[in-house]
Amino acid sequence: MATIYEVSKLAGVSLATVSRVINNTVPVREATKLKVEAAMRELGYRPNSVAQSLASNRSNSIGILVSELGGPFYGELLSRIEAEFRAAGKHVIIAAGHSDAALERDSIEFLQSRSCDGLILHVESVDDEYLCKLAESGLPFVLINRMVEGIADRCVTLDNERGGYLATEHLLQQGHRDIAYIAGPMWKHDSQERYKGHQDALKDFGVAENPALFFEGDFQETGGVNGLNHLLKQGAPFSALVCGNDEMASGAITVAHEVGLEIPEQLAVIGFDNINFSHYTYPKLTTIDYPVAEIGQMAARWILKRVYHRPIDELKAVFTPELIVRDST
Amino acid sequence: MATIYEVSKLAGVSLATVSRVINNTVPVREATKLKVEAAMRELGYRPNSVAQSLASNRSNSIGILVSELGGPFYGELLSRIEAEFRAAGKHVIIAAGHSDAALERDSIEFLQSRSCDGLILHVESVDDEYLCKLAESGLPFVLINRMVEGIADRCVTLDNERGGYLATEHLLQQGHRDIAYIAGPMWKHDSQERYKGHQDALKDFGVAENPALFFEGDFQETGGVNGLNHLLKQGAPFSALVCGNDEMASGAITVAHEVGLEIPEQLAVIGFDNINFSHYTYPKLTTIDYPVAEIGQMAARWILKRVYHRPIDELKAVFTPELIVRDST
DNA sequence: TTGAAAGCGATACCAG
DNA sequence: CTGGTATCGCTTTCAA
Repeated sequence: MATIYEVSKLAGVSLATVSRVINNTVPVREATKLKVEAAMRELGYRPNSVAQSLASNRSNSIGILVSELGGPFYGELLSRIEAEFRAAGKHVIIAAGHSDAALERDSIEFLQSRSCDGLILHVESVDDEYLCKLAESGLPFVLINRMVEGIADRCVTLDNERGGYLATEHLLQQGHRDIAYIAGPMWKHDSQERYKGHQDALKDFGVAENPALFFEGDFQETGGVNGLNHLLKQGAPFSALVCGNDEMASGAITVAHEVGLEIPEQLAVIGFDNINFSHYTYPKLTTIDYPVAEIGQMAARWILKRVYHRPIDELKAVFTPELIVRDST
Repeated sequence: MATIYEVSKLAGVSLATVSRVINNTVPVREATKLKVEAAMRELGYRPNSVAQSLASNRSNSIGILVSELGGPFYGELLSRIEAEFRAAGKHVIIAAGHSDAALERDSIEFLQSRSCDGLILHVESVDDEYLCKLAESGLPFVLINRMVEGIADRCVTLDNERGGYLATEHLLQQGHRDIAYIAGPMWKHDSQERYKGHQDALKDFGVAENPALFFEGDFQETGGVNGLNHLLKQGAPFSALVCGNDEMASGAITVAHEVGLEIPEQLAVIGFDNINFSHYTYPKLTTIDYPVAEIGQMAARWILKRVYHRPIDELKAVFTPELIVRDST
């Protein structure tokens, strides 16, 4: 592969000048520019990005850490982030943290060792303190779906509490009073927040919470399966079910079919996230929309602005969820 | 950040020696090694991967090009590939080709410009010739889900034809004779192959194909929706439906519910791929398993072996699909 | 607007 | 086993 040196020789200019037209940073006389471009074309020259990185101390790569690469949620997130950076000539390095603190820390180090210019983090297990220290270390990063005090300006989140409220409010407005709840793992921030919203809604409607109608699941389909089975066994009657996310709602729906519960006539079910597949269920799932693509885009823009100083004005930090009514409620 | 130079000074050895203990390539006396390691620890030294890449002409990065980052299929693929490389200390750069020839070519160039050591490609639109030329250019890459003559040793594929056969055979064995087919876009290789398998199965059972029972969809849910609607309108009776993939099967099932067709009593439905969500449907979808994770792993190993000369023996090229019987047939 | 030259932080070959 | 040193390909002052 041709180097910048050969281009400069062929064009009869200095290395520096070639570099200038490549990066088109400092004005170069039109004639010179054309000569250089002709030389580049003739040699089929393509800049060596590694050398560029070494010299400029910029890798043009952004590390993305998510819990899982599979799953409907992260796919959409990555998709949007990649598109955004690709358009800006940057590239994306991915890693999975699997909701494990050690792995998450590991991945962050890994990404750093790859000299990423910035990081987009979706971490659930490392604690706030670690993240604050990381911020102090000077590493540029944005946090997705998590609000950490002290570094709030790096957080792009969804108002999960509001979402939880909306879900339960919807059921209450439909007249339901005995509402069961299958939560995600309660050590996860978003699980807690969503549940908090649920409780607030109950309170606002003057409905007392029944502990027998609560189950802590795992955000997976099995959580919904086990959850509904458990709740039914308790014997406490309920006409509606709120699930911490769509996967669990899907599991619950499966159980409902098995035990012959009509949805929504005998049991109304609502999910959370509005994943791509929430309309695969039968009946189609009513849920709370998580604008994951927009959040990904916003995170990407944060990096573009803060790290690469691109002129980007509005940087929205907190997104508001929306109720999507389908057939399951 | 400390450099190798500072480490060498502190340890009282040469640059070269430090490099040796980092890469632990050539034997170094134990005592020296300890000194160097102590120095590295004291300085909190971490090698600069960009400098390493420039000097060694190896970036330790692998480019992955898939059609979409979203969707259940690619998520699993990426997940396994990332895990495999991560364990080997390599990292993964991702790009999306969106089934568009220009974009696919673009992405490949982009990945090359990022000096990836190797590429894993899931491309649908660029032609065979382009890929053969690319292979000649010396770029190491593996092809996923596509068999190209001339570079067969770089292909990791599923026997789609066999899968198509299995699906239809299953229905035939259950006594169905009027079997409708909703295909993926017929310009895609896998669509053709799956359909070919379907035809072969019909032939083997002495069943004539009815053109009125064929519909070309788009591999999306809407393809299934439009497909079944179209087929029903044709008026030709059929008791079973083969779909080119699970997404379309899901769409078809939705329509079946809407028009009051009992599944599987009045209409048996079978999909293809066994995506994560194929059991979200009601009834749970019978389908053909696409071992996407294994295929991803195999592709990663191909790279590990061919590019990084890791000792890996078995390199399986063609995977065999399996029938997964659930409730929809 | 252009050129010269000093790095950037490693690797790897050649001696010793 | 260890050291010296050329190199990798480009960016970036500093001068002119």
